[in-house]
Amino acid sequence: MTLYAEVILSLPLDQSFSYIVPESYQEIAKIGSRVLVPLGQRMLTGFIVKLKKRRISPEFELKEIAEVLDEEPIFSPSFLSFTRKLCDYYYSSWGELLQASLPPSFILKSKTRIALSDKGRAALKDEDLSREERDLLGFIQKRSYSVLFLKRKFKVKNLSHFLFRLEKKGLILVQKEIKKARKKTTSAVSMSQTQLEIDFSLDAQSQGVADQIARKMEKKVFSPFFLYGPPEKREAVYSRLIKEILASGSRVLFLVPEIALTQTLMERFEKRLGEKVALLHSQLSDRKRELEWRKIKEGEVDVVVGPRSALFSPLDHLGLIIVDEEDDDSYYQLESPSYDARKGAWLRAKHEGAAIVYGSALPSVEAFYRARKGKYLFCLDGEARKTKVEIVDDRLERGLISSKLKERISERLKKEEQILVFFNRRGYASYLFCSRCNYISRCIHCDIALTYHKREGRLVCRYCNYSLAKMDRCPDCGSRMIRERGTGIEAVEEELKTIFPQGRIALFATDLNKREQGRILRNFWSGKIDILVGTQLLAHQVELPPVSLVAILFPETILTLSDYRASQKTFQTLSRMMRFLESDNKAEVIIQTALPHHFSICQAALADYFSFYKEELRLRRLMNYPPFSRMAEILLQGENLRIVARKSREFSTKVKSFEGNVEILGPALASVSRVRGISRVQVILKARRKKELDKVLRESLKTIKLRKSVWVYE
DNA sequence: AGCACGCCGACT
DNA sequence: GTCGGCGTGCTC
Repeated sequence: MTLYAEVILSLPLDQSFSYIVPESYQEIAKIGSRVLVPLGQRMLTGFIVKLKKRRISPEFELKEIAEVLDEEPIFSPSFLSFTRKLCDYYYSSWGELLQASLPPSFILKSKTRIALSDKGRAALKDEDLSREERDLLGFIQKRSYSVLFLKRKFKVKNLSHFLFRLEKKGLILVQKEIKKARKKTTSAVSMSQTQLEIDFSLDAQSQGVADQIARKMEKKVFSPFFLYGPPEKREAVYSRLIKEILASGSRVLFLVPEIALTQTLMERFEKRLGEKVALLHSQLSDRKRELEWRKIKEGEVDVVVGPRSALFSPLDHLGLIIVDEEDDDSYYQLESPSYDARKGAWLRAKHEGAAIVYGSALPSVEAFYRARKGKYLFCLDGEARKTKVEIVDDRLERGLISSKLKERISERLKKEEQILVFFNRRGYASYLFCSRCNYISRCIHCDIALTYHKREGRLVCRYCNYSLAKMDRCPDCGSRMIRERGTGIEAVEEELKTIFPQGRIALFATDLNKREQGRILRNFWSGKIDILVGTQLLAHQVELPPVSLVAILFPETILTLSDYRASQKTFQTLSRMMRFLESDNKAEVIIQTALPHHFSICQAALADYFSFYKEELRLRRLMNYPPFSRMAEILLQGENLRIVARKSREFSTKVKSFEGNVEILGPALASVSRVRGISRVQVILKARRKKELDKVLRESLKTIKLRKSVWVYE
């Protein structure tokens, strides 16, 4: 009897392909196994998601599976259904996500190699060939090359056509070869003893919360929890829960934000949890990643710690998923296949009957709202800390550094105390312009003005890194009246150096490479720097020595973003910056802003999350933003703006043709309308429920043949 | 996504 | 007349 397999491939398509399972593979072809299948001219790695005795699509001749690559399925049924759901939710391609969840070496593809034929060798000697032909044939004399390589080497347009003709003439050989599958090794399992010596003293409240969660966890059914409280308290509860879960024979997935995965954190985990922990991070080599993947798959690991991608660890018997610092935006993967790991963790926990615990001291408004409504919010009170914060109204000041701030800085310098200064715009000036003809230097690839970086003496595009040497004369009218506009962090540094020539001042920004960044941080730790000036990047660093003065300049730059979460981001960023303050009661924060009365700034200054939450929620409700609605942001991209514009109008017409309560904003040019030569048009959809959004969006997306990305906010 | 097919302008 | 550009559509 013939067996048919439904195979998912890593293509940006929302469909599976059917193949015949050859007799010889019928025993080992299983749901969740990798297979090698022919598709068109190519050979691709796919994943079996269904096996059938009856064929379903009789219109055409089916091909056979070329090879089954796994002896045992690589994906469990629950993993398949969880990822399927996740992709549905975020309009991502399932195949791409499945592929992305595996170490790169697990994906085999046919590679077409081009070699010289005997006839070609002869032709090279005497026959007259075109210059292109001679170049190419000469090049492949010694060895064969892949098409991709040749494409890069020879700038011949439409190389495949060119090669096709050469093949027809018999001058070249087109060889299809597949990178051989790795030997299916079942690594020797070296079980190490669990070295769990976690013993955190829990206070009565944390103890109570931990007990409640633990009791629910015992039932081994899906249950959500949100821990609202300071990091130390959360950590103590986590440890207690991890201990319980491991004792019951289940496993733990611990998600952390991308940036928080520093050496210190890893060391702490390693020390505490012993060798049965897999620590994943984005800088792992392919080889190392494969090793860790296998270790987890073999069941050698009880706890997996990692950033959003760790969500896809092949962990069995999952009893608990922790998502710490829930508010961090790095959980949302914006590049395709896009998904939000926070939602993903929820779905995975649901599919595995596991508990999920979110934790944060500054929860996202959406999550906090849901946790309260769903009655799974647990509060761990922090010590009430009275921080001295002063908001300086910048509109009454002249110059970058207010007189009050100057005063405070010089006091601290006298006492030889350290100071952190945050400012959120890179470079020296936002742009340069000619005051005679108003010419502005813009990027040739992107629709944006170039930022002036004084150190390098260059104008740089922050989207594509295109750069120009700074000019002395206006390229347009030739005048020397080039002026700067818009303050950048280098200007802040410069001004500080002028005011405090005796201070040791350093700049911390993305322009510096990792080594320089490391050096500056070390110098700050060792006290060789008095004033450290940094952007958000610095605020995201997990550890800095506590200082007695934190100065935050113009946090309102975030508020001007056209994003419904701008207030939340401002509040979070300010709170993060403030946490570097010493607990000493002489320590203080100065916020210098032109919006001194904005609630996100005021509430951050008061460290009053709840008041911020209430106000933000009120505004979200008024404006019908999440969590009161579901939003989808669709970005349409293409080389030709005319086409993108036309298609986006078609798209919006299609959306409007549906009956229902879907609100549409746009199409409109994206805030940066061109990046790397690609034009971008944006459409935003809002609906009360995700289902309403889905109905409209799924159908409308199908009709648009254009590069598109969809982001979902709920 | 890749890759083939097919229809138009500019050149041996 | 061919070549080679690119737009369109399909891949089990």
